[in-house]
Amino acid sequence: MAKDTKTALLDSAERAARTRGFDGFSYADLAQEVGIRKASIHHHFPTKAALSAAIMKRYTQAFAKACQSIDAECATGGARLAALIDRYRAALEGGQSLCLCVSFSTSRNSLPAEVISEIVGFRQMMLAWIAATYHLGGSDRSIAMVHDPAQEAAATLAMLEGAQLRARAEEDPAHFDNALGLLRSRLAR
Amino acid sequence: MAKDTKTALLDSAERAARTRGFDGFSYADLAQEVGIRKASIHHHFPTKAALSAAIMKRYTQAFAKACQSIDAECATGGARLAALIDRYRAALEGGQSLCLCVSFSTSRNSLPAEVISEIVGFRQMMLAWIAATYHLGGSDRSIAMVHDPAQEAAATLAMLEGAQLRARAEEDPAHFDNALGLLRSRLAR
DNA sequence: GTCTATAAATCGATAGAC
DNA sequence: GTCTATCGATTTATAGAC
Repeated sequence: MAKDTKTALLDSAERAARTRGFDGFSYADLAQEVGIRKASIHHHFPTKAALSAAIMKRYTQAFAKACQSIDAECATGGARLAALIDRYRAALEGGQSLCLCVSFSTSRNSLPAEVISEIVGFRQMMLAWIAATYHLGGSDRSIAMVHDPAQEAAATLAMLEGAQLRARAEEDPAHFDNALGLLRSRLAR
Repeated sequence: MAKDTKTALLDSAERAARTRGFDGFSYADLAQEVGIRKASIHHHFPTKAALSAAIMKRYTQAFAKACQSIDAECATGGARLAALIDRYRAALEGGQSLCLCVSFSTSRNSLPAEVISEIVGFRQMMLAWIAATYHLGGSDRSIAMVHDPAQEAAATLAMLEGAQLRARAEEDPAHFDNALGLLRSRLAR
């Protein structure tokens, strides 16, 4: 079945935002990719603010679901954290893309308030999940040297996001692996 | 003595780029802040590409100098790394600003080639300095548990840059301190 | 070195026909 | 739901007077 226009617009907008940033994509870009006129986009999303809020909201939900899938498929904390790292690496799309939350964070002044609170919520969700994963990994001994799960979570999320920045800037995911090597070596397999 | 116009433009452009991103500032913004007409900016910097390359080049030189100052003032690896962390925190300007390298990295497709290679050079310089600092800190026992300085450097730079992202997005430097807490606790004082 | 004036393109958004 | 047509603002950049 063919994608409906609204979903096609969300997909195109997410890809554009993650590749070029909030101030780097326009309705004209989406119109060309989806194959409709740019005026028609306003029927589905009245403003760019509304569209941006919609893709950030959808992105958070998809990521929460992905974390649930990891929990279902991986038993140990170490395996779960390794799976999360892999997902952040996959989000790079070969060095052409970023996590939407990372991409939006450098454009704070351009963002509507809705998007900012979505970004805050996204990170809160991620930090809670990572902290729980460290707690498990400390208990089941699948992550080495866990002292404070909350502190580890804050450090890990920063590292994941920061590692994406260099990999994106140099269009080379190897830089992501480079930054995450030390953490990965703490995980049992 | 009053700042010359060219320097005033560089200062204004750097501040704008670090606050709003490459695609988020315009010649009109700089003109208003510096107090000249926007056409006059082209006399000093013919294109936005040239202006951006100039601020990135100056930023790299200033940061290299700052690292030299740290080396001169701090004897141990731990003290040097702590000073670098403090500098990344100060660059936040209370949550209103980012490292220029961080800000530019999400706008790769809009950047002229000159700026991209400057960004690559900036990170290479930082990684070399951080790795050397870890090496020293391992030797003088002022940084705990140092195994591979190069890997530590890659992880640390990612963490510094990533920690800025959240602090900027939420306009609160406390989030930066949160992410860096674990690393800071490894440093002797 | 700074100005006025202007160009050509693009931005997000709206009105109204179909 | 998509279209054509258009609006007003803004973008980077240039020409030429002073």
